Amino acid sequence: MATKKRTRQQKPENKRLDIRDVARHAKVSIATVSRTINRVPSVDKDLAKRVWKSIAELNYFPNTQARALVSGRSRILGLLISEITNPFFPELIQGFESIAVENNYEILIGSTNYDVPSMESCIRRLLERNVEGVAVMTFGIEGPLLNELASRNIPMVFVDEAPPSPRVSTLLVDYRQGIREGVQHLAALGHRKIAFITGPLQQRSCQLRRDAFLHSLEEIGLKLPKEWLPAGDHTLEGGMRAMEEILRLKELPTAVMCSNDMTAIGVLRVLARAGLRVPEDISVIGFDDIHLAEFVNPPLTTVRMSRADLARAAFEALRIHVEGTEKTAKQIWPIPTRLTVRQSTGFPPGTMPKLASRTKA
Amino acid sequence: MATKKRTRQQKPENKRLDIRDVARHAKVSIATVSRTINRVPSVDKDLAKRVWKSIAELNYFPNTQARALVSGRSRILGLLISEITNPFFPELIQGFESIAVENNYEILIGSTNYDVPSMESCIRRLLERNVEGVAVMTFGIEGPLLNELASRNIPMVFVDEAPPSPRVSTLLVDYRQGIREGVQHLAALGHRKIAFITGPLQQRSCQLRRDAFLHSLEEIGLKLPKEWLPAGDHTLEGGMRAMEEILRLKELPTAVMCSNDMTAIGVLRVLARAGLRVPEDISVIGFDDIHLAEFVNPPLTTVRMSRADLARAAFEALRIHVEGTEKTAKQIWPIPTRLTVRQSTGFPPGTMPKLASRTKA
DNA sequence: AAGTGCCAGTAAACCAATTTAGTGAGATAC
DNA sequence: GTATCTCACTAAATTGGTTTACTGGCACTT
Repeated sequence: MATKKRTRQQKPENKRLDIRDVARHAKVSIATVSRTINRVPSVDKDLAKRVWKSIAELNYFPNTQARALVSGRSRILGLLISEITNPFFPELIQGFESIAVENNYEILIGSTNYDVPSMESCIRRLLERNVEGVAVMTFGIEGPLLNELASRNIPMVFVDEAPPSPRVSTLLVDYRQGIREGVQHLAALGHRKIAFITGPLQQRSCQLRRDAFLHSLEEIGLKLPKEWLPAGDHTLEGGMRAMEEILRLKELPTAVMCSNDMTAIGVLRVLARAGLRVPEDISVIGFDDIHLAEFVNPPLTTVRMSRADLARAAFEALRIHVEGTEKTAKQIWPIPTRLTVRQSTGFPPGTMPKLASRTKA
Repeated sequence: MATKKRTRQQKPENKRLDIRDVARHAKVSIATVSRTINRVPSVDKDLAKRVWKSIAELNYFPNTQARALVSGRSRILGLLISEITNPFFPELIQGFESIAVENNYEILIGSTNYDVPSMESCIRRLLERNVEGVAVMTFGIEGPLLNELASRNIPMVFVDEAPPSPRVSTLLVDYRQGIREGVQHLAALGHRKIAFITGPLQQRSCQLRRDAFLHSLEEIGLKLPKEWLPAGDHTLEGGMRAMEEILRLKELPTAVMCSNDMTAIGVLRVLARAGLRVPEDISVIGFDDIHLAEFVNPPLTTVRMSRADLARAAFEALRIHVEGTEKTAKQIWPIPTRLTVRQSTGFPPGTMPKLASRTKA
C-alpha cells in the first residue's frame, strides 16, 4: 500500500525536478507555473515574480520531451548536407546553428554522402525525431521518403531547386553577378582563353553556375571549346582530375574558373606539381570563398557566397512556415555573390614578358 | 457531448499515426504492439508477424518524444567541440555520428568557440534536451554547469583530462609514439635544430603534445632554446603568428614541429611568403593528419591520430555507462598515433649543397 | 478432474508538460 | 443588497508511448 503511493509522497531522491516541485515551492498551481514560463500575459505580476524566484532557486528547467509531446512542437530543425568534411558545410552549419539556437531550436544534421540510401536514412531519422522543418542543402529531391516529408506537410527549404509542394521554399542564389565579375576580371587582365570546371551536374546549383559562366563569356563575345568544360565533382580530388584532363589538351587555357573552391584547390595542387606558376602561367578562380581560400598558395581569387546569409535565409524561410501564419505560400530570396580578388589571378603569360616568362622548372 | 469524445472516436484527419492505430489494424492490443516493437521475446511469432505487417502497411514509427518521456531515455548524446570550422572536428563528428546513428542515437553538437560563456550555453542546451551522455572534445572542465552534468550523473568522456566524478571516462592518447617518430625522423635526416609550436596550453592535450616533444628531444640528447617553443592556438592564423615570431630570431631552426595541422599549414604559408622553400630550407611536421594535410603545398608530413578511432573510443566509453551495468567505473583507452611521412620534411639545408642551396627569391 | 504454469490481452498508471473547462473572489451594475 | 461580469486560479484531460497488475484461456501434472 505504502509503496504503491510512493510516487506522489516521497521523491526517489535522484528524480528530475518537476514543474510541480516548482509549483509547490512557489505555492501556486502547476498551471500558473506553466503560464508564467510561457509568458502568458494574464498571470499576476507578484505571482509570476514568486514563480521565477522559485525556478531560479531550484534551478529548474522544463522537460523538453514532455513539452514537445504535448505541444506537438519538437523545436528541432533538420539540416541535410552533402558531407561534413567538405569545408563549405561546417561554415554553413555554423551559421544555421547559431541562428537556430538563438531562436531556441536545436538542429539535427544529416549527411547524405552523395548517395540516395544514406539520404533516405537521414530523412527517416529526421522524421522519427519529429523535425519541424528541413533545410535541404544537398542535391536530390527524389525518393519516397522525401515525399513523406512533403506529405506530412513539413516545411522545407531547397537551394536552387523547384519546390514540389506547398510549405516548401526555394532559395535562389544570384550566381550571375559574381561569376560575371570573375569573367570580366579575367577579361580585363587580358585573358581570352578561359576554361571552367563544373561541379556534379545532377545538382541544379552546378548547372546554374556553369550557365552563368557560359552566359558571361558570351556577353563579352568569347567562345569556348567544349574540352574546356570538364566536369569535377566539387571535391579536391575531382578538381585534380579535371585539371589533369585539361593539361593533356593541345591548347591550354590561360585561366580556369571552378564551380567551387575545393575544385580550385585541387587545380592549384595539380598546377604546382606540373611546375606551372599561378598566376604567372595560369590564373585560377574559385567559387564559395571558403575560409581556406585565403590561405592556400597563392591565396585564391574566388566568388564569395556568404554562408551566413545563406544559413540565415534558409532559417527565415523555414520559420515563416513553422511559426508563422504563412501556411501555403512559397518564398524566394536572392542570395548575392561577389568576386573577391586575391593572388591567383594575373595577366596571361606573354603579355608582360619582362616580368613573367613561361618556364617549366 | 459528441465533440467531447471526438478524440477517441474519429481522427482529426491530419493526426500522426498512433500505436493504437497499429493495434487496431493488426487486431491486437496496444501492449502487444509495444512489446513487438521492443522485441520482447515472449510475443507470439504469428502475432508479431501480423504487427510488423501492419506497421509496414501503415508506415508507422513510434513517437520519439513520447518514448523518451516515459522511458526516461532520450537517445541523444552531446558532442562538445571547440569550433566546427576547424577541419579536425568535422572529421571527428563524422566518425562519432556514424557510430551513434548505427546504435540509434542522435547527436547534439555544441561548439564552445573557445570561450566559457558559449560553453555554458552549450551545456545548458544539452541538459534541456536530456542528453544521456556527453563527449567533451574541447578543453575546460571548469564552470558550474559542467558540475551540474556531473551531479545529474550524466556519463561523460574527456580527452586527456582527469575525470572529476564517477561515470566519467578519460580517453588517453599516446602522443609519445607518434611525436617520437617525428623527432627521430627529423634527427635521422640530420636535423639538430628543431622548434615546436604549441597549442593553447590551457588544454591538457596541448601540454601533453609539448611534453612528448620535449621528452623525445631529450631522448636523443638535443637541447632547445626556449625561443623555439612559441605558442600557437591551433588555428591557422595562430600558426602564422608563431612562425613569424620564429623568423624574427637570430638563429633559425632547420625544422618546425607543430601541435596540430592547422598550425603547420599556417607555418607553410608564412614560409612561402618569406621565400623559404619547404623542405629544402626548412622542414615542417604537423599533428592530426587532417584530410587537408595531404593536399597543401608541399604535402604535409604529420603525426596521424585517427579521428575514427577517437570517435569510436569516445562512443564506447559513453555506452558502457549509458547502457551497461558499469555504473561507477572509469575506463581508459589508449589511442595510438603514428608518423605519416610526406614531402614537407627533408635534409637540413647545407647537408646536400649540390641539390639545395639557401636562396631567398 | 482439479491444480498449476505460462502467455497474451486488458485496463490503468505513469512520464512532464500544456491547455481547457470550471471555480471562486472581488469589482461593478442596478 | 443581490446579480453579473471579470479574471486569475485550480483541477483535470490530454499527448503517445511503456509498463505493471490483473484476468482469462489453454496445456500439462498428478
